[in-house]
Amino acid sequence: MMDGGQPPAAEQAYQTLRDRIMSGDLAAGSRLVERTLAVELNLSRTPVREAITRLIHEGFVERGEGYSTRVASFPEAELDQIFEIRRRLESYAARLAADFASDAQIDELDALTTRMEALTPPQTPQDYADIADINARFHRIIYEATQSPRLVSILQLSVDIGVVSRTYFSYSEEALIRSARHHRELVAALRARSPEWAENVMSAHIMAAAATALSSVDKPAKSKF
Amino acid sequence: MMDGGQPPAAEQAYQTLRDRIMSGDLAAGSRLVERTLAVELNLSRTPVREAITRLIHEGFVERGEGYSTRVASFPEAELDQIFEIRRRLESYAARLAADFASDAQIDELDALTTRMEALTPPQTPQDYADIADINARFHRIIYEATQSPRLVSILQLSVDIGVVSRTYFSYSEEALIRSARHHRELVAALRARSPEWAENVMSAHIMAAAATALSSVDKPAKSKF
DNA sequence: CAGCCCTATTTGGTATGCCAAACTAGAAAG
DNA sequence: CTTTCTAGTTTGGCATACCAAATAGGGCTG
Repeated sequence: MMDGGQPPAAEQAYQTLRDRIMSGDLAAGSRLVERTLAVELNLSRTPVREAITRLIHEGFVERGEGYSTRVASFPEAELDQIFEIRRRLESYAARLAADFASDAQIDELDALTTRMEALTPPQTPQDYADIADINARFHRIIYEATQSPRLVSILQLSVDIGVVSRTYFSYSEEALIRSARHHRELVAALRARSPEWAENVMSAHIMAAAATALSSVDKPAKSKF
Repeated sequence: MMDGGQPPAAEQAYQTLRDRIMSGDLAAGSRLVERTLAVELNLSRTPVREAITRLIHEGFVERGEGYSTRVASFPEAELDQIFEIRRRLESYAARLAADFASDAQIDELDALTTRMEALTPPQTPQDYADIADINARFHRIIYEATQSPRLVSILQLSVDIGVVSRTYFSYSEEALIRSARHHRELVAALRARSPEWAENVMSAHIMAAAATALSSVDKPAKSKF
């Protein structure tokens, strides 16, 4: 067929659907029809079905009573619970990283933080995108440093679910500066090999993010100070 | 065709495989072959494949480099990490339960605890089984009381993974008595609607369980039963 | 015109067949 | 005897076909 790529079809379907949900392209409550999506993605039903099943188990999609499959909704009430889960897990990840991170990994975190600081406060939309990318990579390195695939997979899930709800977030300059400082302090804590320090900084880091995200949900007005 | 049951085949396959893994029937490293399991379970490959995929995402099964699918191993090093994850999540569940549990749910927890106390210390193997059952139900009610399906699914996963490793556990009488007292105290904390209290009791409860499980791994004395 | 039943279609679940990748074993050459 | 190339078998990925449940819509009946 016209499938000229190496990436597995099922994985591709999963990523595509997940991205569409997280980007808001597929709004909460939208119906997912296997056959329709199959032709749309130029695949057969099998990989589409596999992707949908996975999304269901991950909580992104729900199967209703009868024959209905819809994008799950993420009530705001759940949102702070998601953040609390993330805080508890990610602070543990930071603790483990303090013990197990390699010097090379810490150096990389250091470099990423330096780049983030250079972009703060951001001047262009591209700066915002770059900061988001750096932030994601920063946290990913922490995950890897834990040496615990199990924790990583669980954590990844919580983080992604949290992202869905705050698609249209907007961090204030103050929040971004604080975020960068948290990253900087975290690097210091890891270098000092201090699990307690690292854990508490990360805990504060997530709490700050939660406060920002929740407030921007309450009042979607993007006026900053 | 010869499938005479209402339960979905895929779910049945999943439960069967999961039970076999958790019971040790399928030891870590065992190969899982779709076709073989299909005929063995009297199903087609499709539901078997769906079950295996799910187990992979849950971490019970791993796909190797080439064409190999094996039961995942659970290194002891990971075990205390699993317990720590569980502690952090389940203590949060207890906190939420203190806020959201209904009086009926608390009454049910109370009744279960009373029954557990009556069985402690256990006299027969059946007593051990009953205690395990009561314990599982107790924790499940806590989960439900959180009103957070998201937390429940994540938590359930962590708990189940932890169970795999210590199939042949053996709790000492002392540990069981302490466990029952934790449950009793937890009921009190919930009745008092004290999130902090509930959280800390649960945290201690899991830590105690971790200590017991880890020590029984170190020295696999199976003097029980 | 309103309500109910019946059918046509939608939709998810399952079975089966084909294909490509990769592991295995055996034969031939050194 | 060892090594290597190759043919055959195993295995997972994908596509397609069939089935049963359920829904929706239209026509019949009152």
